[in-house]
Amino acid sequence: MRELKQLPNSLTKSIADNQRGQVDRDGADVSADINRFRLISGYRSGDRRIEAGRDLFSIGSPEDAIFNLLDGWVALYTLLEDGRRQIVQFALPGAVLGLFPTRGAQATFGAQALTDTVLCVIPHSKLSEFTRDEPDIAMRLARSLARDCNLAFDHMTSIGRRSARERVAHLLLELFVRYRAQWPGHRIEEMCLPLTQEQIGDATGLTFVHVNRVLRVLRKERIAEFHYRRLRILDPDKLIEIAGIDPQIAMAWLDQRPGS
Amino acid sequence: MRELKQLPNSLTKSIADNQRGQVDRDGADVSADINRFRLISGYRSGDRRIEAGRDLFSIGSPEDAIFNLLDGWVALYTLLEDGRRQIVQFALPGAVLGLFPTRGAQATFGAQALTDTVLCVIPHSKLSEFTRDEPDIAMRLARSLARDCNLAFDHMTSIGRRSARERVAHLLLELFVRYRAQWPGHRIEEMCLPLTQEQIGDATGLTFVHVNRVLRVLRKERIAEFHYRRLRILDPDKLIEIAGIDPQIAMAWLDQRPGS
DNA sequence: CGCTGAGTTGAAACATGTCAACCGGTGTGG
DNA sequence: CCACACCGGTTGACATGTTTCAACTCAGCG
Repeated sequence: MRELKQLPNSLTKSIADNQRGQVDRDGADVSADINRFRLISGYRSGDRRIEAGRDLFSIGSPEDAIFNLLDGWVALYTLLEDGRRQIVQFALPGAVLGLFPTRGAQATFGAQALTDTVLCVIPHSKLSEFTRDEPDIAMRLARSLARDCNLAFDHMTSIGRRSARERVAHLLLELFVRYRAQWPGHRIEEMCLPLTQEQIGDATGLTFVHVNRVLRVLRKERIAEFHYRRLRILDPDKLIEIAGIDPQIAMAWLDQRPGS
Repeated sequence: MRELKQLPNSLTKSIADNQRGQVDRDGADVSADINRFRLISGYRSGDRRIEAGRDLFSIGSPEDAIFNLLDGWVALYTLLEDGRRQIVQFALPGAVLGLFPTRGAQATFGAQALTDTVLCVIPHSKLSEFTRDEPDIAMRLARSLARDCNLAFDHMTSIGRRSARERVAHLLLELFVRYRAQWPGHRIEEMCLPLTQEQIGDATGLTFVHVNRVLRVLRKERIAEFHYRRLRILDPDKLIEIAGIDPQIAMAWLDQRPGS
């Protein structure tokens, strides 16, 4: 299993630019208002930046704060003793991370920044205070967790019951739809997907060798291209068909922000 | 794919008896105080009973109430168009079901009673009222969802990265530990596990034929026996080793009740 | 007494993993 | 400035775990 290292600087920089939408290929200005992903607007102890490749928290870290992801991509992952790795979820801006089942428990999964990221940090000591003042917040938290759960269930179904080809198509489509939902009204069929083939493998339960083969076929069939962190959907209908997506479920992905 | 039908009456009855702990093989009286699994004690619109094999809610049902499972086993499952099925979670007493990512959304997964069950039903119309009166409840809800998420991540890791043998061992151990945690101080290595081999397959992402082979080997190796809904752990250490469980994670299973 | 659901078993097919080699780009150190 | 190491990707040959298909048992039930 290859080690996970940092991306070359030039790449992460261009990813971050693309991520923030400052420049895009059709020239439209889609600058992000970062605050639209902020769950708790008033209360915060300050934003934190994490550079690509670092962990927001690792397996075994104590629960000390919850994070509201404002910008960037994050992968949640688990590890087995012998190094096998499973990416269990991709978090996009708006996500809430770091709430565990019991107060002060240790994390059973890690969270790694795939790009440079910006977080809003809410220390645990303040959380109960907020929820008391504004009871709505805890409910939004719960809804956010429910969304994560739904995504996880969907993912699990993919890994457990779909073929390699279906899994890869499903993941590409999921990430494409979720990403595009962040830029409403902005219709592009191309995006920056800050993943390696190995990470796609870790998310789909496949080896990177096999992911490569599947991607090659999809490319040859002119359905989708993924190359060096750029994803281009050539035939959306075909991809949806392969992924076996119920439009119902696709709709659930569209609403990334909790509480709405 | 075989259809899922009801269990024979005699079996479900004995399961329910065992579940309620009215009689156990060592003669100890372990009658359940059903109320210890009640999340919201005061407010309720009444308990509901669901018989084994029926759905608490199905895929596509609207969110109208949340359920607090008080007694019995429930399987959460998803379906693909062609009938492939994935069990994404097993819910035990104390679980909270039916909160979806957006108000009034439709369920993307179903919930099927594996035994006769008892639920406390809290209609959605009352939920906001409760959380306003007692802000703590929403937070306990969130913690409960966080636990479900953790379980789902763990499950996903199993399906994505473990071999068939490891997956089956892991599932048996998970259910054993979670079940036993409900009867503190009660040390038995035998339990009623109200599943068919096909359901184990649906939970682990395997075919029931292969599950059968794996179980047969585990039986021959005198590690664990599963036969007609009785599970007996013969060599716990060996099973833990095969399952590749981090004791850390096992501890997280132990606390089934939210908010503690 | 036949039917049905669950479990069991074997043989063959096939999807995916493993191992190994090689390519091109990027950063790095001499 | 070049040589080198390293990472991510690509490809082929082969190994193997799991599925598929099919037949058969057993128990409970009408």
